[in-house]
Amino acid sequence: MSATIKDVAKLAEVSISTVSRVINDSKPVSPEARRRVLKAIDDLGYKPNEIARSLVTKKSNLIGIIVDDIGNSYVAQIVRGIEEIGRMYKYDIVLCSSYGSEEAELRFIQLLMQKQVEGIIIVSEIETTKIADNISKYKVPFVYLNRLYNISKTPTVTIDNEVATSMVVDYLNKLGHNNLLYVTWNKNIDLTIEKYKVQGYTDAVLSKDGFPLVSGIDGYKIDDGYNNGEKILDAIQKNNVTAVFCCQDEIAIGLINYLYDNGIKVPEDISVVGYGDISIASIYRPKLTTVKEPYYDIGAVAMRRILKEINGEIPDERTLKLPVQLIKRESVKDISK
Amino acid sequence: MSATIKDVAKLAEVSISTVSRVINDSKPVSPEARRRVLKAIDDLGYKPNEIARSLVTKKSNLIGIIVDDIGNSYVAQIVRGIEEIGRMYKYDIVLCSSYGSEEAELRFIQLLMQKQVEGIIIVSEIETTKIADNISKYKVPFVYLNRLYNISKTPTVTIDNEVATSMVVDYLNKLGHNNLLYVTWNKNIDLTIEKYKVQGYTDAVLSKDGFPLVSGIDGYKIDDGYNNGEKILDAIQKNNVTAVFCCQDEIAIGLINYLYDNGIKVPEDISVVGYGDISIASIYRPKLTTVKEPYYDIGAVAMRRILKEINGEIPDERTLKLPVQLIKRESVKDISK
DNA sequence: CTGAAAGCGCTAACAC
DNA sequence: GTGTTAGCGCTTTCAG
Repeated sequence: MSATIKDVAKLAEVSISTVSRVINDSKPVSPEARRRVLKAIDDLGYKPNEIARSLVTKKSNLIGIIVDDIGNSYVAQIVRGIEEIGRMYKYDIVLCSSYGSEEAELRFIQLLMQKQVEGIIIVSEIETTKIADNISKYKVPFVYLNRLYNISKTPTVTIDNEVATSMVVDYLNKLGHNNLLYVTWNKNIDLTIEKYKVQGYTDAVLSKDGFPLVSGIDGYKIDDGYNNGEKILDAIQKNNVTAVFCCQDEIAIGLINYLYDNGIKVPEDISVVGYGDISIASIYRPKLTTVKEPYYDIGAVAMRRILKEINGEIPDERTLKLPVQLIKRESVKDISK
Repeated sequence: MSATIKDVAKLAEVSISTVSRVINDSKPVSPEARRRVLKAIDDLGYKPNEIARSLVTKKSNLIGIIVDDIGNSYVAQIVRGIEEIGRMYKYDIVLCSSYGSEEAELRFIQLLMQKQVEGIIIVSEIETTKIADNISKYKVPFVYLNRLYNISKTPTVTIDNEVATSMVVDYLNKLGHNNLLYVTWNKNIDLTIEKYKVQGYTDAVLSKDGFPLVSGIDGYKIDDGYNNGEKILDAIQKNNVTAVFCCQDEIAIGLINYLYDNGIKVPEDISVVGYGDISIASIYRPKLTTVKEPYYDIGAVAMRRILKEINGEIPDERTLKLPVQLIKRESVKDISK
């Protein structure tokens, strides 16, 4: 196999301790000895075995990350943030995809623990408290990211969803849209983040003496937006809605596709706003006006929190809130004049 | 810390070897001893330390994967394929993103070797032979995936690009398109896969007594397609082109965006075909007609090859070719009548 | 400054 | 069947 510390020691005619010392800069070594060791390392192309090192130091320099599906662009962005920050501190990432299976998530937690990861970040889309309970008992630093559900008492990083939705309402009002429709996702609303979003939306509409109209559909994917197009269109027509605000970019895009396929133009005939700012939002035509959830930053901040905890600092807040941003693009028409 | 094999042995009143035997099913153990060990494991919540295990068995059960950017949807699909197959054989993935830096790729190879990964898969978009040379010297199983460049003598998995482009020409001809424009990427063509694609395109057009028109642009991203829109449009008009075939979906989408922004409709005014079938291709409107590069399968097959090699089998072929498929959607108009 | 030695948690001969 | 023991490659006391 490849050279070990012993080989280096022998070649350099020093003890393995000395070799270890020069590798780690852990203790003073005479210039002469260091020179010989360095030369031996170079000659042998020696690279320390991280596995052996981990065994003794108990530091794997590995962070486990369990994602729902890396194929989701927002998930990929989060992972980028995690990795980039991890990289700065010499942490590597081991990636597991659960595809929405709670059982898989549970299994991966265990598997990652066996691999001695020093922290775990979960990017999930399911509703469960089991995961949080389960991982807590291993007392490893972890952060739980879920763009849909609101799992209480779990360290997480998010945005202020209530502020975000009210911001959109204000913007829409300013452009002359007073008959709005909010398309939410028909789940037990107390468990999902929709709770805050609907709240923010409702309050904002009410504060302008408006009439908050909400429509619930059965899902949050592109297909769901498309398949519920008829239902949504119906609500639009019955209520003279001029702008529809979708709780996810995916729904917005599915809806626009439906409208497009049915000869209705966005934003000419109807304005549409999304939520998330997934990567397709800016590529799609019309470019989608939406609320930016800063996925990369969410990942980066999550990783920073893990790192802090690894270093023994107890992070103060359980949930970190990042600033929200409204991205104004092309899917909303100004009808104020 | 958490329980070790010693703790289990003590609690079960057997030796650590016996515990090891029941964990690994490596040798017969009396029912009674097994029962006690199992109980002790359960009581202690014992989970073997994979790091320690790896050190002695020399099996990390880790596959390193270096990607250009996981944010690219096709890359994510490849990774999905890799992970899914790996999972079947208890292999985990450690992910590194190079963002197009050769230096980073080189550094990651070394880093992964130190982590004792049993194989490496690289999903790159740069042109280099250094990587291949470098990794070869570690003699670890590896596969090199590059959708742009044609790195000779490196194990890889791809599709038959020449067949693919000629297939598109045939299809276009059948729908009445005889004045085609192929948009390629303006790089030293001998190094890129465009070599095969242009060849397939040219041969097919020539065989139908056509006049192969090719336009080279400076890049292969969405922006490049957009920014070269004017140039491409110019070529279209000068040559009465009815269908343009882009060497990447990204270019096709950028181009369609440009045309859309300039009031030209696809496919009504001009037909467009892409290459790749990235995930946005089917979401975008009009849905993009394109050549499917089976990314998931490419990842899966790459992983299978690695696994084979780990098991001592010497895979026969250096480059595996997967079947190509033409995905007929909406961006091409039938003008044959 | 340097080497000898213990030991991280586990597997795999090797005896019994 | 089962226990003892020798490492895997490395870090880290502890003497000197």
